[in-house]
Amino acid sequence: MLKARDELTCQVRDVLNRVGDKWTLSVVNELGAGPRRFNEVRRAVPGISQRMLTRTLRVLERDGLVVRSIYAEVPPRVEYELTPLGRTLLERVSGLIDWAVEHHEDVESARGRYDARHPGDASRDFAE
Amino acid sequence: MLKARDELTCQVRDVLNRVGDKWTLSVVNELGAGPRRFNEVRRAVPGISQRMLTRTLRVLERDGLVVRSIYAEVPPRVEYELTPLGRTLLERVSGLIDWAVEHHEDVESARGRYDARHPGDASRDFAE
DNA sequence: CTGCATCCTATACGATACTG
DNA sequence: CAGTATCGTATAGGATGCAG
Repeated sequence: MLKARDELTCQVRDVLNRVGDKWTLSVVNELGAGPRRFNEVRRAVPGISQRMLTRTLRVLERDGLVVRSIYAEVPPRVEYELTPLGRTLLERVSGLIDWAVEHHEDVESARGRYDARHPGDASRDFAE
Repeated sequence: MLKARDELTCQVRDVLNRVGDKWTLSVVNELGAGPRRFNEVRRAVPGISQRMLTRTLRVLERDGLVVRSIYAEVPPRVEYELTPLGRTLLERVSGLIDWAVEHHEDVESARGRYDARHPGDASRDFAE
């Protein structure tokens, strides 16, 4: 029996939460271009802290989306790379990123129109 | 000149954050099946609080992804529906949802393997 | 039925300092 | 270079009560 496609199960939601956090999409997107060292990703994702990059990569590794290769050199070198599973996710993620690039101006103008139509709502959270 | 496709700008990140929050994907997915009243969506998205549904719908409306129609009846009726722009987002969102449905078991087994290989990390956050 | 306001908690995230 | 540990803050989100 197939799972209900129209219903987002806990487990599906769990996966989507992963993707929805602040940095996962950016990191996956960067690794999509090829294997990267820790600090290469760090530089390619402006604003990410060392802590969050470490955590994001650990979670991706744990979920089987990224492989971590340690090279016992001096200085130590660690490379991260998408797994085949990770690459299947990248395809879908790219779809979202493309949408955002194509339509974020539409979204912004819609916001402008909404805010003009609802001037009293400046106190509401999304306005700030 | 085209925007750098490999770089996630602030504005793109902004759009992705929207989609990445706890409920937006579920709500958009539900509205993808057709116009829905407030409490219809509420019932279709288990676990969502009234507050968060209201907020999620307001943000979607503000961003031009959803239209809100009020019918002056007794009792009052309000219907939400995806806009054409919202429907273009739905396509990409569906891609992600499909991925989650297809692969969440892969992810879970990968997690199990990781946790078995890293028994000492039970104290780390993702384990809980 | 639909929605706003208030209070409260959990947690995601950032800054900083320290280690093999 | 590639992390870990600790701390402080901001924010998302839940519970509850009231209103058109």
